[in-house]
Amino acid sequence: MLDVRLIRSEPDTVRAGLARRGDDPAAVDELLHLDEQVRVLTARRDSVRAEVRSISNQVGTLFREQRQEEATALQEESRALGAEERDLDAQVESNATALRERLLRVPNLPSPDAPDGLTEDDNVVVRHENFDPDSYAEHQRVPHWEIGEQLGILDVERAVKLSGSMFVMYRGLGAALVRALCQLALDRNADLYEEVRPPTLVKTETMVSTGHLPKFADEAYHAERDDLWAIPTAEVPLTSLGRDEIFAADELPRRFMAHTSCFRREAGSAGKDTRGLLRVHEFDKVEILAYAAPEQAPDLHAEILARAEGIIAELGLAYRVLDLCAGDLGASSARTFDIEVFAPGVDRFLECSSVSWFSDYQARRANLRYRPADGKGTAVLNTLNGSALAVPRVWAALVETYRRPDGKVDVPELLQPYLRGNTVIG
RNA sequence: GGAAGGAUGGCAGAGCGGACUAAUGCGACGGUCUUGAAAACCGUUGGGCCUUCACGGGUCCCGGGGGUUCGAAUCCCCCUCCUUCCGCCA
Repeated sequence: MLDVRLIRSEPDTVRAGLARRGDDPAAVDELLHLDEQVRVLTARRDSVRAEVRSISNQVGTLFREQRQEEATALQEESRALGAEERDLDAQVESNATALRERLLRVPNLPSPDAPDGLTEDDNVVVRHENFDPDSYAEHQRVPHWEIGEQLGILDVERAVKLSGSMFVMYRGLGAALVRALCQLALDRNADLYEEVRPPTLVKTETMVSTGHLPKFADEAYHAERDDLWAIPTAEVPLTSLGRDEIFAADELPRRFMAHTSCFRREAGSAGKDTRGLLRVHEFDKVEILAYAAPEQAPDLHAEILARAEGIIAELGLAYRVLDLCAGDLGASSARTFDIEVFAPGVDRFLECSSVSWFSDYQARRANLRYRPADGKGTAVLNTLNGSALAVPRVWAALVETYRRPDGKVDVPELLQPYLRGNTVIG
């Protein structure tokens, strides 16, 4: 959520930011109008309220002094004011609600450092690592769903029987590989990040805090009977973990990580990129996330990116890093680097981590605050996060990259200890 | 799921219609005293919004929402959560 005070004081900055995203800058005028209403009405209500209060105190005094008639007269006067106060208060409420609802649907402003552009074609490739398109042999040019079936480690057919399309089931060492990858990601980040095992069903307000609601309700699974939402990422519970809390400056940054299942309806993407593990409704992911003072944010953004990248690199996979253009940023993000792992079997780069800096956008929604070391009062902090490891696409890239001429799959050394010492799958 | 009791400032805990601008204690912070520390004493001690260059001022917040009243922490209704007991159960 944007700061209304920013909209008020620098409306042109906000308009320009929205325009860079391809959003309608006219939202600003609507917000300014509502904000004006709220403030004017609040001031009037407060002064009427002060009047009522003062009269009521006098009434009390008069009654105590047995001056019944004067007291009764004052009561009459106050009664009319009370009605006015209720009326004004109702107007304040309805305008404030309208303002908030409108504000919740306005995306974050892109960082000035985010590249210009409106579509994914405008994203900037920052670097490629380990990537040589000519280095892959024929035996590596087999899509993971075929490898998975051949080796009995991925059972899409039966997963569909249980849950429908875009659900998958890992078996044998394929299932162990899922666990191994998550365990590896947790262990690599345990030096700084506190491990959290959060609930995966959350309340509406928890989804609102990260920006997943109200705008993107179609993307999430909703258990209507209990009004709970299945989390699309551990970012959701980890961001709300500190909701309504105030952190001391020396407690920051706070770093968290969580391994959870993630659930995504992927509405509107039926039939697109749906083979194998390219796009699934439920998957495992280890997310790393930080609460930071604004001045700490750039370093943390770099840190999270380095960690997300490092694990892909050390697994010996090829990847590239993209700097997302303003128009392709997620609604809550101010700046995002995507890591895309190369999967030779499907011959494509697959997004496997989105490392984002949300400035104070989510923190304001979640009411995450801190006490600045030198300042007075409180300030809204910043949040950042990224996937330390999202299983399906990495799993896919891994079995395709490490497929041998005999069809078996080598296990990278880094993973062997996590895979009961197995060096080969198949 | 059923029954009963509860929810007040960082913590403990009073208040149960009119000086609540929330007592008191503890804690924390600052000061006096002291070679230093402790003790003692004095003072300070939350958050939101609006307004102000600033000092300051106004208003709201006693779990959340509604109601009664001139006036609600206090009375009424609904909800949430906690505790204890019962039932069920990995």
